[in-house]
Amino acid sequence: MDVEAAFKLLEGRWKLVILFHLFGGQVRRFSDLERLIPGITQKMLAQQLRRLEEDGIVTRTVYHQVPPKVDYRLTDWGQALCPAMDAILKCAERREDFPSAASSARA
Amino acid sequence: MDVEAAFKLLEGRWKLVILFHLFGGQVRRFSDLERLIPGITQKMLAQQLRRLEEDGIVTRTVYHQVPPKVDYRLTDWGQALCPAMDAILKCAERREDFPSAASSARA
DNA sequence: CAGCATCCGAGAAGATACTG
DNA sequence: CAGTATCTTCTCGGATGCTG
Repeated sequence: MDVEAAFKLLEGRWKLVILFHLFGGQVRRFSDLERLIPGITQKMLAQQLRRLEEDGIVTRTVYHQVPPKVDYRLTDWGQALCPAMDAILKCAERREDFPSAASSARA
Repeated sequence: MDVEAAFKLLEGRWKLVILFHLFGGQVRRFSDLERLIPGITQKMLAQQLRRLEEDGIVTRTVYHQVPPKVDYRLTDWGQALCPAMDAILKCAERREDFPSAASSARA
């Protein structure tokens, strides 16, 4: 897998945020994620989850009940992304250590 | 800085790829990057570089010469992103360790 | 509850041509 | 060399309504 392909997996406005809420083996229902990610629409949530599923990053489990229940969790491969996410978050926190950078936020 | 804001800095098709070619203190000219990133247009390269500059991630240095020369390098804050990038690449390489994932690549 | 279908607008990205 | 300008195309994301 080349650099571009790797980055492509994480592209889009919501993917990383969704993954963030699935880390550490957390299992989330559709409605959980909807609540945890303010501003996301059902459409985008469903769409991105499908894409993550196709990319082998999350597992989708359907329980045939009434009312329906579906939950999502990371695959083993998805879990492997954790260190990467951690690193991104860590260095985001450190931004304040660089005054020149902190002052130049875009609108 | 919250999670979303952090991820927003890395959004877009080209940003991560550009950063990738500036890691380890590498200094690149516009034409270098153009060559290193097949498929990118001058427009997108210039646009993304400007954005990275505004976000305080890269530094743009103009040499008033003929022919003109401009080079780009990471700021201190930009360097701080390295571990995150590394982690992403590392775990991309490890994808083959997870057969179920490797078999489900999207078109 | 967990979605899919449809329509819409905005912004991203691409092609091409031109300039200091 | 290192861009800008313009135009077109495409994809993303949002709004709304419907279904098993």
